[in-house]
Amino acid sequence: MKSVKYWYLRNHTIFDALTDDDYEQLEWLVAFKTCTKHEFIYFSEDEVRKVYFVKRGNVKLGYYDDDGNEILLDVLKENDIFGQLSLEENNNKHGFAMAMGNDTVLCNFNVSEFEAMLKTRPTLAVNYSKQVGKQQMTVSRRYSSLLFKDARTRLVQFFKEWAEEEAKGVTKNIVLKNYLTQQEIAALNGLARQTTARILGELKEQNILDVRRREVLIPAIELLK
Amino acid sequence: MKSVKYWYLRNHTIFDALTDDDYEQLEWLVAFKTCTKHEFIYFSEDEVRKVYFVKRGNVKLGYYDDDGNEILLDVLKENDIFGQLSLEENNNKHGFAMAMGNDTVLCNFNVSEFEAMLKTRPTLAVNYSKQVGKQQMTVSRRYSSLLFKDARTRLVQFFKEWAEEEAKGVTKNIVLKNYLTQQEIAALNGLARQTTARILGELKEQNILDVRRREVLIPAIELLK
DNA sequence: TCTTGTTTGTCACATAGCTGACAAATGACT
DNA sequence: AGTCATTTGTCAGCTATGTGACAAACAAGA
Repeated sequence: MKSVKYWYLRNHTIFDALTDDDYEQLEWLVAFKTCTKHEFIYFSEDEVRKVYFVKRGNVKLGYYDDDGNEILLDVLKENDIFGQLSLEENNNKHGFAMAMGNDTVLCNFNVSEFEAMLKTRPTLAVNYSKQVGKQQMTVSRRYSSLLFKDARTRLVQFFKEWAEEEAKGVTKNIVLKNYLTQQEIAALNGLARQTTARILGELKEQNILDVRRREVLIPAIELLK
Repeated sequence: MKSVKYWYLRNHTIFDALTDDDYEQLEWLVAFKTCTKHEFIYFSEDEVRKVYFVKRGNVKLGYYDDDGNEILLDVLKENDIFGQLSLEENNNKHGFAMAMGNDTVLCNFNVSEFEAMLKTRPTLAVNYSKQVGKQQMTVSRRYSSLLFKDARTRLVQFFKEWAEEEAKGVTKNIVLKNYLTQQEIAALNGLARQTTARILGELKEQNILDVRRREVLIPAIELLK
């Protein structure tokens, strides 16, 4: 009878190709946590000395600027990694990570222990860098599109990528579960809330995209471009 | 008598802690290249199946948008890594990497060989993920500041970070070697060229920052904030 | 059902930064 | 020195987006 931990770990692509022995080792190092809605996973000056895996739910990363506004950097989903990814000092001064729903489950490792583990499991180390590299691509592509596109394009792109991830393969009548407020959508795309509202209204008029409180309806994905 | 390759590799933090035997192995896999100014290292649909290290000079990464504008994503310097960092398929469709000066020296590995190598050298794998993680931090911090700050702040920040990197420790009368045109500075900061010119003019008026063609003068770094 | 807080929709207004256009300054080549 | 291409400086609109303000719609709890 395998433990719950076992299955949580086993599910992550990073931990593919480990032997059962490896897993037993892993279980000694890993800590699990179920977070409540809006719970801070880390905050501000807390030094982040851990690597976190999102097992279930969503986590938002961001920071507070000098005027106290919440700036959202990213919303993570199942299997994403965050924390001290470089495994070294990082000066993420005013950053925070926050669980978005009640169902959020994380697991985490101490950086030093995680690093030690990687050093004895080359495949694991390679998988880890693959994952980090992949997330980097996503982030940098997302940001660059933000900088150079107008508001409408950004939003359309945003929902298109979301749809492509959540509803792989489906192209008609897509329904996404929505866990973001307009405020959050706006922040993620570097827009004012009001602008977002206006444009989402227009997109709804045009039957391209209907963003509701708890779901997002997309009649046909090819209209998003 | 060690080869040139040996020294180039040895210098990179990633290759710390390798034995001389390891180095001999490495040398079989690595390829070096000296690029001429404006030479494309890869371009567009070319599939990037390599991991590159910048050994000397600068490399710019970017892509061409639908209107044919050159969008700059990043300017890399010595010791930075680029290419297929995730070691897996990446759909960097219209992206390019270009050498900026004549002195640009790169080394590169085939992704598959590099991965195989990592799998037998755990420390190397860990160092590699550290480097990738570190670059990710830099990129995402840079972008996030772009999105939420005004033009002046972005530019000041840009030169401040540059100064802190090139002229570590120095705080007065800093002189940076400038290899960027206004056009490139603008693109890197998500601005129009004209806006950049206007603001750089103002900053010069105010004796805060003097950006010339081949050098950047900074009277006092604490003025940049 | 009523109450309260949060989220959304929609104004009117201000403005930072983009565009296009051109001339001046610089650098590279002959 | 003279020519040409590239880079920089500067102008006069224009427009997309941000701001502030408020009411309407919704959600959650008592």
